[in-house]
Amino acid sequence: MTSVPTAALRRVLTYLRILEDLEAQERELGEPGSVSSSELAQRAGVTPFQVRKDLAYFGRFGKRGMGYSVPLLRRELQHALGLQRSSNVVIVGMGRLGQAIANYPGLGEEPFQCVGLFDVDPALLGREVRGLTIQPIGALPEFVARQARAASRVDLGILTVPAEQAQEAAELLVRSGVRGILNFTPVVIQLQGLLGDSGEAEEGPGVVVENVDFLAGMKRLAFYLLSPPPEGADLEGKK
Amino acid sequence: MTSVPTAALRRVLTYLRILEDLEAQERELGEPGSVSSSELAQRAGVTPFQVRKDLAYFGRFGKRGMGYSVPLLRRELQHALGLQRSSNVVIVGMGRLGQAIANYPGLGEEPFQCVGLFDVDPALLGREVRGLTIQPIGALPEFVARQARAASRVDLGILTVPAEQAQEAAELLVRSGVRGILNFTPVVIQLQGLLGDSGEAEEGPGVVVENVDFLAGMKRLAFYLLSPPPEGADLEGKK
DNA sequence: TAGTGTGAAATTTTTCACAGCA
DNA sequence: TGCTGTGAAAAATTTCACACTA
Repeated sequence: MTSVPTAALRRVLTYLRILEDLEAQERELGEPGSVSSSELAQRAGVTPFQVRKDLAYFGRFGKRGMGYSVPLLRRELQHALGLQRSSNVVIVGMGRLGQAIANYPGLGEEPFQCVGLFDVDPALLGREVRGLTIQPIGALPEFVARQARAASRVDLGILTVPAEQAQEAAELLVRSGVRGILNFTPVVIQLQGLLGDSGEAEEGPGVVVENVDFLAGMKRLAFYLLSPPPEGADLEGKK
Repeated sequence: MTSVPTAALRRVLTYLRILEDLEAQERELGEPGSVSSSELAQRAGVTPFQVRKDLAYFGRFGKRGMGYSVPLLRRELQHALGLQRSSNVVIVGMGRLGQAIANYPGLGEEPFQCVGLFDVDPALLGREVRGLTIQPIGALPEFVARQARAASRVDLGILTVPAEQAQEAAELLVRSGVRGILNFTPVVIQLQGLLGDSGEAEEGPGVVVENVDFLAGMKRLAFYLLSPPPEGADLEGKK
């Protein structure tokens, strides 16, 4: 076991999502509440083997012959994934996409807390979105430092600036002390120079970048229209 | 060679994006214009081996000793990926996210053309976004049929409805004749029952689903904060 | 007895070395 | 001489069979 494969992590997040649904349903019906790997697999669109193997990366949760207790597995996975406590998030780039994300239900909820909004555009500064005032991007380092002193570390940054500003804004996030970046731009963020590291996933001083490129998703669809996919790939999504 | 690995496809889209940048730069400077696999690799954050192997899935584009001609490789890749002609797209779900996407530059541009907007919310119907009127979701099948008669097939659907409506809306898209769905909801779309198929990537009658779940991306980041990633994974991003 | 946990096989993907062409 | 294209080795991931236990 090297470490958790990326694809496995993706799938486990899907299982978690399904478990949350299941738990909500059960709560309404007051049922016992357990799932088998087969049921999870069916709902997630993968094989039962895969479900069991994926879960095994994180621990041993089932009762042989019985399946998994829904609330227990949900809680255990949440914990194993570091989602039991909320991460603080800032958004850099408050154009239409940034605003849509700031308003997304789920960025106010459980595992994430949006604490700051930033942009360069003077027209946007001072505007309020979801109770937060958009600040000039130059104020980011100090903002993060201040949060840290208040024992409320800014963990993650969402990058929704135009492509031309992506690299610079990402560097600012990293220099400010943010540890993970959700990159909505199609730009490959180069951080290895910043404090010595390499690869794409981890860069800078342990800074991680995840890319969310919806146009790329569209292009993959266009390609699959031409030549159908390998079947059952966890495209993402998945991948 | 089975078929193009999902991960390779993702990376090639990155190369394509880099080539477009390079070409734009060259056009300004009037330079010759060629790249080596090493330069592409450096910019994409992968190894030169990987670049060459990935490109080999799609053809043979380089000149030994010289590297790749930027405009040629760009054009060839575009063609190989089915991006030389535009795909027609509809958006189902015109809340904040749907609106942000409808307005995204790049959905009006080159390889995609947004042709229809749909929602259930009466408050949104009739509203204009980017020159298109939001229509009731019930009008979708007829709309797609009409487009087909006008030799302007609707190829792709973007799903930006609330989670509870995702499955139903996806089925409507498929029944209407759309061949690919970009699913922004965290729901696993189940289409194998619809016309007989299985797996997650391809479902229904050759219908492909790509998931874009940004909250899942955030959760992966949260996990990587706990335990650093396998190094150099093409998170997205990748699969 | 039903269904998990897991070692081992099969498969896929990545890495690499190097032959071969401009 | 420099850099591509690719077969073969290495690594990673998925599939599977089955021992085991609630």
